[in-house]
Amino acid sequence: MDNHKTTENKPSFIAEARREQIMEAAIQTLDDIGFVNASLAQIAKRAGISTALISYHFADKFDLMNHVLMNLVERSSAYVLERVHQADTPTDKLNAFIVASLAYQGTHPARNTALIEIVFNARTTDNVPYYKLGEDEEEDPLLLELLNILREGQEKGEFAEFHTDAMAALIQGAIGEYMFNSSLTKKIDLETYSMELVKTVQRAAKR
Amino acid sequence: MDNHKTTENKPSFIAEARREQIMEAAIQTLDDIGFVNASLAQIAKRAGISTALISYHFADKFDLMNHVLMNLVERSSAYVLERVHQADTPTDKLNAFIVASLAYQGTHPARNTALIEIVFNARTTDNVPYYKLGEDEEEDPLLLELLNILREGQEKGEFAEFHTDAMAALIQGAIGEYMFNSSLTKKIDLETYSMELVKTVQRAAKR
Amino acid sequence: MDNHKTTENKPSFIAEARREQIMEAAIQTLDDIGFVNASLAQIAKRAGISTALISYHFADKFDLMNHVLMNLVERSSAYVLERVHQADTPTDKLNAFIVASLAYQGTHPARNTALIEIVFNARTTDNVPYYKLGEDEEEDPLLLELLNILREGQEKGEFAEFHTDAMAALIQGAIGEYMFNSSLTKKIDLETYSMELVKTVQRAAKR
Amino acid sequence: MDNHKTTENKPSFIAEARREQIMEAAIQTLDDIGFVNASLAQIAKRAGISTALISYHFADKFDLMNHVLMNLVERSSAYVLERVHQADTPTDKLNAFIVASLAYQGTHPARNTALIEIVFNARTTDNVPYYKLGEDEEEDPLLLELLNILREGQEKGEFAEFHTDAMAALIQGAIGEYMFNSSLTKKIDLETYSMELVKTVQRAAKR
DNA sequence: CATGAATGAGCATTCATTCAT
DNA sequence: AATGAATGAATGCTCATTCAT
Repeated sequence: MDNHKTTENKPSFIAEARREQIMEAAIQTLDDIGFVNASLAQIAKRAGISTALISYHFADKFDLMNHVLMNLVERSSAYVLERVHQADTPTDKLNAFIVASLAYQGTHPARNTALIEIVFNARTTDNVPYYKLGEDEEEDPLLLELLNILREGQEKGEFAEFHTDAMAALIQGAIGEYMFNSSLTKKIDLETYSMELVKTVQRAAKR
Repeated sequence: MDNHKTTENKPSFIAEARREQIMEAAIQTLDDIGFVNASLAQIAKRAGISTALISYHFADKFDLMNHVLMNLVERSSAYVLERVHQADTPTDKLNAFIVASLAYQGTHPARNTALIEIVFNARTTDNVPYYKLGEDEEEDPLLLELLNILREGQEKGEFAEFHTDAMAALIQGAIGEYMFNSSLTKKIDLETYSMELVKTVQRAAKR
Repeated sequence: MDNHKTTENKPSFIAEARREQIMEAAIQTLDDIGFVNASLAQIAKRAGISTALISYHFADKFDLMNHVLMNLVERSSAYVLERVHQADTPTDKLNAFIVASLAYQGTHPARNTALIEIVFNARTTDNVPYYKLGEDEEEDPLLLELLNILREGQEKGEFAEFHTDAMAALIQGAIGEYMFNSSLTKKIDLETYSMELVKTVQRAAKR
Repeated sequence: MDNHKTTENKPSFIAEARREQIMEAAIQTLDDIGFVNASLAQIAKRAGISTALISYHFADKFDLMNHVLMNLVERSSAYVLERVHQADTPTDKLNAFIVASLAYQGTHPARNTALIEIVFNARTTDNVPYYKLGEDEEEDPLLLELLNILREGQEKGEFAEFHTDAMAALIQGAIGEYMFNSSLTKKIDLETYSMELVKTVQRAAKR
């Protein structure tokens, strides 16, 4: 009866709003002080509520962080996919993918940091770090989309033959680099990097 | 009386050995249970010593982690640079850089994990995460070398004109991706990825 | 506005039913997980209601436990006294007392456990444990009855002279032992122990 | 290396003294405020130390309470057995057993209360209450001794034939009754009860 | 050089209770 | 009459660090 925590029986509007608020506070906390220091007390402080209320709305810290992670992935995926779907050819889609991915980071740096903090700090109950968990294509819609773009480009003859998994990894790695490496941010602005990345990939991918 | 900690006045041989031992135990601990759980007690347990001894040899946990990080960066840099220096042309050097970087990860996975754990968890006293600290060229010998290779290649006409900072970031990102993303490890073996990356970069960089 | 709690002004039928339901859930909870773990949340879960409703019907946890205790004592007393009153002579009454007391435990083990849990865990606001509270004859109808049986037996010459308080304590202690000591339950079945106890007491009490 | 907790590798003298001190504080706390309220903080307060020090010397609260229980059982057993062993005949031994058991309670009421509090409140990790755990003869030296006395008395013809397990339970129950029931303490002094119990048992047991 | 002993601060979590609805 | 939402206080426990030995 009390368990809107895991079973989530009809989360009332006000409860759902609280959950959103808590998750937003968690994101802000992760951005501010990092996963290691992101105690429930710190999150509660930023949300202006008691720590007990967090425990009331989420089964435990693990549960909270998982929900935050899902929330972050969903929102960034939606942003990127929406822009990708507006393009028609594989070439345009690939460009849109890169530009949108980098743009989202520029628009929502806090969310980005929060995502990194969770992925590189959270661990399963078996102590396996999330970043070693290996998101399959099925789990990561962005990776799935990227692979589809590359395969479609090859089928349509727009792209040369290359190892699609490797190329996808290269692209994701290059995008991520701008995310992590903030000296990069100082040296190259987002648009330039975005353009350079698109150009390079096209050069490498083009038949 | 505290001066052997940070200032390192004449580190006696035995003291230096202890420090090495503690750092090695720290690396193992980071690999085993991650930064979040890597308490001094856990590190001490793996080193077979008391936690107090760690506090004796390092100013604090922050100091310890910084030394471990420097140690890890130094060793991986040395490995890569040694192999790069055996090549003559920019093209060969670039290949050597990529292959060696990936090879080091395959040979020393624990060190690799430890490095990731520190970089993505440790924070300065100002709460700036290490991964946002932005290793400048001066601080990161690998980045410096990579940029030199790229510039030299362009000067000698082996490489086309491109934004060297962006290309360097792309390469480092693609290398790092294999490090983080373990689903990649399952899909592509290190040699294949290494070859694909070299091929792609050459395609993109070649005039 | 609080007056239905302790003073019990006109307990409406539905309110009284709820109170019974809560008390029954409390008994079940005490039997399941013990006094220490018997939080209002656990009791509410078993009753299928909210914890707030318990607080609404009982002044506080202390009040609830007191009512449960009274309920348990009443029911077990009624059971035993009913059977004692069907006997005529002091000897028969004493036998009936022992047999019924032990029989009740066998018939209602959950109630028995709940009673033990309360008596040995609950404390007055002055921190006096219930088991030290010393049920006077006036308060404990069973002790009163037992003493009456013994005195009547002595008056009628059926029993020898002995210290009635001591003998009553001995009998109650022996009965209680079967209640607490579950290794006893494994070694001797209830009927045998019951018979042995009757026999021994008769031997000791008989003129 | 830090684990003098469970493995108890050569507990240093000072560590052992601390452990004793903590256990004594625990006994006092249990007597004062009962098991339910006996938090580590309360125990630490009475010991004049920090709660962390308790955690340092005992694995957890469960471990502490188990050690306290063992300590209490050992001391009371030693007291009683010492006095029993000074008697020669089964009859004398039985008397000594009863008298010593009751005397110990009179001399060490706090220890007695602490023992009750633990036995009736502590639970195994499987949530089985200690009082339902069923101390076997092998585990409870007092029960073993009592049974030996009864059997020896029957073999030597001093005692009549009766169910020794039942008689032992009766005796232990009667002794325990004085422990729990403090109204008894007010009505009958220890010596009188002791004498009455001996007399009654002898009457019942004597051939 | 090394340790066991000790602590204060912080952790996630549970609790009985209150209150607006 | 009943509940979901909310909290302050308390819980057992771990942590990095200090210090006498």
